[in-house]
Amino acid sequence: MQDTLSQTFSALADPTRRAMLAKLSKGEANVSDLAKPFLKEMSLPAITKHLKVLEKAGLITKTRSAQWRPCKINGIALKNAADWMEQYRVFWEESFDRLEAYLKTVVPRKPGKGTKNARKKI
Amino acid sequence: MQDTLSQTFSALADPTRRAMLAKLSKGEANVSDLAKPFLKEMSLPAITKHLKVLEKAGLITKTRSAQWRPCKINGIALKNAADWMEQYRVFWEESFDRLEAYLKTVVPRKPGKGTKNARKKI
DNA sequence: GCTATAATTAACTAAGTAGTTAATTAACTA
DNA sequence: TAGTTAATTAACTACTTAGTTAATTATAGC
Repeated sequence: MQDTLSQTFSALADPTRRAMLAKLSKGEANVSDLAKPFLKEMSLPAITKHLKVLEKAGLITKTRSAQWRPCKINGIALKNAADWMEQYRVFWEESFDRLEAYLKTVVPRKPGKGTKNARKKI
Repeated sequence: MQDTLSQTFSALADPTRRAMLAKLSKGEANVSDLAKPFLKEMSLPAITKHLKVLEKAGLITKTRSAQWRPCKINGIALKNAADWMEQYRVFWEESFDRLEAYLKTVVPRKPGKGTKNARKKI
């Protein structure tokens, strides 16, 4: 049994599942709606399994309505993952700052129109 | 070959690797520094493999200094994952709002000191 | 050159994951 | 009740992952 965060991240570590979440972010959808874009590449049971992974990770909720299974996205699990990432924000902002600082040494700010011959001004 | 985002998320889907990132968020560390908390549970080659996963995902950078391999955290890959998550923020904020709204129906706002007997005021 | 330390590589195993096809369940519809 | 649609379950295969132990590489220091 995996911890919750590992389960969330490993559910997100698949492009098919992320595409399903993207579709669900536009509104509820049945299994067959979600399956449609992938049926050339994989079978319906494969889709069922992907949805089960998302459901176990708490990323979606599946309900029943006659023979359909409307699914909807569930924000909480995503929030937990996002909160975990948040503690590292300083690292990507700092590396952005370094990139920005570097770019300033290569191309001076406000070099007039365009950047052609900009270095001449240094 | 996996896409970049899948590689990032699957690297994050392991508590040992997340703990290593947590350690690296306090500053650079060698392989053996990173290994120390885990050597009761797993061998050094297992650690090497975890670090390789993090490195391939671009989450850390490993350099060389004599026989040591100082590692440092690399913000960019984390930023890409965080940027992906950002598009779903509305879903977790909305579910937080629903929770908040619900709580207001159960416990009224400003119920005086403490919440004991608060419902009497409804 | 010998020895200790740091880390990796090789070869292997056990368990988990992603997919398949065939069969089954469940609900609606004529 | 027979047929159709929606989805799942079962049983299986191929591949990947996470770990192991034993051997190896590379550097430092005496």
